[in-house]
Amino acid sequence: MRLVIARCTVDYAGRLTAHLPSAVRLIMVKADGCVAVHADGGAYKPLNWMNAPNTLIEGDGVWTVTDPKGEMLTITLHEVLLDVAEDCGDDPGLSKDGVEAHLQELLAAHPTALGDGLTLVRREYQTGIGPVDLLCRDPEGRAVAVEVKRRGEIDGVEQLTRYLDRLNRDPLLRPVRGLFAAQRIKPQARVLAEDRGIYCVEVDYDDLRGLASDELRLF
Amino acid sequence: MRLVIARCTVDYAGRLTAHLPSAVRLIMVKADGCVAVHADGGAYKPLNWMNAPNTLIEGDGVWTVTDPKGEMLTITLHEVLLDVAEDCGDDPGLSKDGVEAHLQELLAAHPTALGDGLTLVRREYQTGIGPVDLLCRDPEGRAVAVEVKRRGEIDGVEQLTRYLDRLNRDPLLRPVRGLFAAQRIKPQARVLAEDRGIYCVEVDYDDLRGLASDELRLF
DNA sequence: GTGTATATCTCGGGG
DNA sequence: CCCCGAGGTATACAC
Repeated sequence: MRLVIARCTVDYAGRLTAHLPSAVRLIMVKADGCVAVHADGGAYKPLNWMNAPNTLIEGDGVWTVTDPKGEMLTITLHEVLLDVAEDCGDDPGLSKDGVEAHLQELLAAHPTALGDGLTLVRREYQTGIGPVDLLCRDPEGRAVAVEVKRRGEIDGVEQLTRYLDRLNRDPLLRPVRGLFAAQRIKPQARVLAEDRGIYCVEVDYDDLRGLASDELRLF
Repeated sequence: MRLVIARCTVDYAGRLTAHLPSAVRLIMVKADGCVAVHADGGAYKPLNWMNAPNTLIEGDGVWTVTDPKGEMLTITLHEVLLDVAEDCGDDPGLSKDGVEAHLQELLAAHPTALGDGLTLVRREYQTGIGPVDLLCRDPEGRAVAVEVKRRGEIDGVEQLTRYLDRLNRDPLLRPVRGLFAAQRIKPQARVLAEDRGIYCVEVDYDDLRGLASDELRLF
């Protein structure tokens, strides 16, 4: 990784055009060649950047970064205050816990947390316009399509609605009911869902993990 | 801005939990206090971070960053390879051209680029569930709700559909037609839109700018 | 503050 | 390759 702090102006032309007037900023060049220009504040997002793969040409006070899509980043260096490089080696990568995939996994193992007598038919059931998170059956044998979210918002209701429209065209499956499950469901999402006959369930992630570990303890 | 390159392990506990095994990484601390941990590759997004405002406590080889929401980032430093700081001063900020707002502005000035005889009634017309980008009238005096996107995808069609549902409940306005305008419309978004009776138009940003500058030249 | 829409979204997975 | 969905999304803006 190479770190340059310099007074610079920056221009980007690609998906849009953008210009940065002269100021002191950090220019980060990573081992894979990606370049990011950071201000000293704001957020983790750089002001300008160019992802790998790209080509960096270091001219006389001007760096030109181009990529195969025809995008170009031009950095004009007026005064270099720091220029260091360190070899970091490979990164073993980030492990996460608590994301939607885990919630889905836990609910697949414990579908009754979503409703009495529900049984799992399939995870990631393909509809042709995207996968339904869980397809279940209720005690009467009717299909129930479940959309799982960490946070239940309008987008998720729209998504489930699209799937339901699609699934209800399948004579072998229909009628399919919808179930919207999330750790927290926003009031407006709930209103929209229930207006469309979609049932809403808030699930507790820690409770689910408790169920899972209780089960392990039995063995 | 302070830049530390160190062999470190990182743990985050907050909206989810995440763990980074020991490796050499960049730790960036900006003037506003925000902290970002970068691997030497991948992308501009850090592996872990903590936005401002937060509190950074530098202990003996362990940095603890906490924020008012109760999130915590713990960085354990095993070996420090670099530790430098530079004062960057304020950044004048980024100016952009070509984002959705600009496209909307150009189309508001030239509604006929969307369809013959269209006239603008209002930009950002409020519906109660969010603003329609443009509300126009066709030559027959009927209302046309326009959703403008740089890239036309399914989400945009859903958005416009919600607005149309809403607008068509207004007896003074209905019937309201829908028009989906974007620089490029993805095939599936087009299918969904036309299935719902929404007309699709691809617009050329450079052509629109040409129209705008032609107009200027007349004065 | 919540709610809604945008983003050079980024990033990863599946067909 | 595109399509689709998730994100500690972040960020701006209206109500």
